[in-house]
Amino acid sequence: MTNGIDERYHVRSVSRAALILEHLAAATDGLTVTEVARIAGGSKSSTFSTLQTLESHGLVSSEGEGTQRRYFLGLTLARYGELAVSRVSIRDIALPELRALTDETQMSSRVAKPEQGHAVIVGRVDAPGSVRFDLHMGQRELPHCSGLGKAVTAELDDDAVRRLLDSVGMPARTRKTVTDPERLLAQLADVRRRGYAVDDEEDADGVYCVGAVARNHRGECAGAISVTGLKLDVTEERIHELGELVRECAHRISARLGWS
Amino acid sequence: MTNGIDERYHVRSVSRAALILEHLAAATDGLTVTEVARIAGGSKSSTFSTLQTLESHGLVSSEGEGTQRRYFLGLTLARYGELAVSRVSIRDIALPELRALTDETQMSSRVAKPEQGHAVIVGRVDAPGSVRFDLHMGQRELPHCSGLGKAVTAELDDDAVRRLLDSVGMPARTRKTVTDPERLLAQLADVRRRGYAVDDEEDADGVYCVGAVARNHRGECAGAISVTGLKLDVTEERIHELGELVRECAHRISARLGWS
DNA sequence: TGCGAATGTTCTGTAATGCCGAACTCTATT
DNA sequence: AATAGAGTTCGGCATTACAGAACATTCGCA
Repeated sequence: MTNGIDERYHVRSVSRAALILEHLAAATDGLTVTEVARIAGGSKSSTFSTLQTLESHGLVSSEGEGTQRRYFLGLTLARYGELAVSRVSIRDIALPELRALTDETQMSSRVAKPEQGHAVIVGRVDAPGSVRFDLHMGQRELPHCSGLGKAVTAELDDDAVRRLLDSVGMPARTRKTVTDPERLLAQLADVRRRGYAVDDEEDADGVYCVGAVARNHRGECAGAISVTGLKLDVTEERIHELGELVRECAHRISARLGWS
Repeated sequence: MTNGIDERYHVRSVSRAALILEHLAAATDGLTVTEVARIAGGSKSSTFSTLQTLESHGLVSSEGEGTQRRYFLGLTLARYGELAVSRVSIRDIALPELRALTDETQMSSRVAKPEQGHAVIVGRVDAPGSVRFDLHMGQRELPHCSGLGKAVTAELDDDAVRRLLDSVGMPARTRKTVTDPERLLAQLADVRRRGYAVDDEEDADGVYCVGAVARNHRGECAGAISVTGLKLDVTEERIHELGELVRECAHRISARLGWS
């Protein structure tokens, strides 16, 4: 979990608590105190104290008394999550446009907001009857192998991209994932020229994705949108067509955000 | 924020971090470091460290560099919130039933889960065109003045109710709010007999609400549902009718949860 | 029914660290 | 240009979060 934030001014207990939340998020069936202590590191007793503290604030909840008590993410997080998402203005503006885009393309669409270099999903429209791609609210898209990620990353200059890739790495998600920084930089130059980014089975096998950025009144990147579908459904000539559709949709969103 | 959790095993830094999140949730337009320090208590420097830590985990986000930098709830909370809500099984079972209930009554309906004595909202169906009541996901309903809260509280025995009221208080939200513990206990006895709870403008002026609990396969309270509408729309004879509707709907949900 | 293993909970000393206050840098405004 | 106020950095001391062990409970198995 290394990102651009200075390590000097971290408060350890809080960082540990955040890690515990992250592990609880990964565990669908909850965790016991001992499991949390083992997975997140730290002693049983301090883990216990941290969990108690988090629970008293509703950030975690527990079920079962006595032995075998299991901890889960608490429902206060639902409230915070709603508030966090509702604050993102691009979401409300993008969703109607995305519904139209999904109607036209029959592909699932997403809107993301840049946060610390990553694209974080803040809204989605699923194509009816389509395969469910596991793209969830709040999910962080990788900068080097997703339509949303590439679109956002293309906003940075080459040096900033190199630094970003350095800190987050370029894990190979499929055989087609670009793992060479220089080759990705060349792709990003294309993205800037064309106005849209392509993920051709680079994040998941058989999945195709096109993304483009939307801009606010100051011309800054306010977020990105994308459509995702099966590679099977995307013919050769459809690729360019899709790119144009997504770019134009992003343009409409930009216009509504005050960009000319 | 005093609840049943032992104060001895709290880790202070984590508690402070949780408080900061709570204050950020209350501030719609974000807060600066100095504002957070002032409101949440503590020095500027330690508040700064805590915010940095939370930001590095995506639990808060900040906008604006240099002076006047503002902090908000981070989007990681959106992901956690979705996960926390999706784990609540009563939600998925209740939502279809609530849609039917809202269709029939033309009132907004809610489903909540009990957590530490409070009813926490985990799902909602808004009546089309109705006034928007500010009942949000993750919101904690008060035990003494809301349909959901009363329904859940009626599950406890009188002593437990007294202890709960003692720790959370009975704030008067309207002129009709019940602030006398003994009178509330009498009401709760009615709730147990009738099978539904009524909030007659006790939480907000002009707002009427009826709630009932649903039970799991062991007969325990798995959650509660409610319908909410304007007092104006609820005629005298409709009251009993509504109660029956809500109770029957809760029964259907209980049946689907394995209760006989 | 009773034993044992594993779990959650409590306790205590100590090393670490989180907290404060003060100094510093930077920006915006007068 | 000066000042006021913001965010950021630094150093030292008191606090406290941590680990480990002891205790209390529960559950499974014979």
